[in-house]
Amino acid sequence: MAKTTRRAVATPPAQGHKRNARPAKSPPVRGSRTGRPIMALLDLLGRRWTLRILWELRERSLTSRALREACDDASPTIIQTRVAELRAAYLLDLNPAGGYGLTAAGKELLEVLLPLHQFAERWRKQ
Amino acid sequence: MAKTTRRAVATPPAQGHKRNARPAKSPPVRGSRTGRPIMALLDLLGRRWTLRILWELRERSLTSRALREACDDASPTIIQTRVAELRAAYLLDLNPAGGYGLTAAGKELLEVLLPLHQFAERWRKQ
DNA sequence: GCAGAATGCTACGATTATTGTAGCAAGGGA
DNA sequence: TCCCTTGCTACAATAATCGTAGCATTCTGC
Repeated sequence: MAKTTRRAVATPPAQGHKRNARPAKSPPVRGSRTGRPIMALLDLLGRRWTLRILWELRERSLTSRALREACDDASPTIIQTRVAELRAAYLLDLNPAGGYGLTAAGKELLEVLLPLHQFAERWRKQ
Repeated sequence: MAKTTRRAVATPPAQGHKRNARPAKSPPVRGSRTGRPIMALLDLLGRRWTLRILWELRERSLTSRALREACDDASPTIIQTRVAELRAAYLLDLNPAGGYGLTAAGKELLEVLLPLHQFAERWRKQ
């Protein structure tokens, strides 16, 4: 891919710990050269753990550590990276009470993704 | 991830070129430790270009090269890898006339994914 | 037949992304 | 204050992905 310059998720300036600091800026999403939102979305969702993260938050908020464990103990590095991207995309956010949860948009997206579950069950039988 | 051993898509023994040779074996999909199909599916779809490939084939078959171009000229290596995985998952196949197309299951999956398009349009407006 | 183009697919070195382990600083409770 | 949790980061190691080039086979037109 010489396509779009890759990753850089702009780990915010390491400003210690302060809840709801700011959504962490991030690049305009790969694969969005055409400007077609669907491509940007497919690219965003096509990054490792992204779909899984959304899925795990489908019916509850989770702290960063709980989220990590829910995702088969994925590396905190990548979970944080993905979370930053998803926050930048306004699909997920750190809620005031603590823990990550889906935003309204995130819930909308999940609504679309939910049928995947049934499909997966059918699909299992080859 | 010490999770599941990763990739190995078993580039078949380089048996020259013979159409519809065999679906190319592939590992049981990462993230499937729990055996829950949804996890396997999310993992499969969460690999780079997978969603895009399915999307590009949504309404037409494409030759390997055309598919590659449709995917922002992604590397043939990765396209072939993804195609092999998707064939192993019976979501896509090389049709006798040449070119790749979705299988029945693949079309079912796409049916589920189509609403993503509308969501993406709404989502664009932050 | 046979050159030429197209197809599915691979090799391989170079880059990036992802992993795993460890740990920091700030906030909360007792 | 001590302790525990939270969000988040550093960093070296490993694995995935990229880009370029090219092979063998099939198809086409001649």
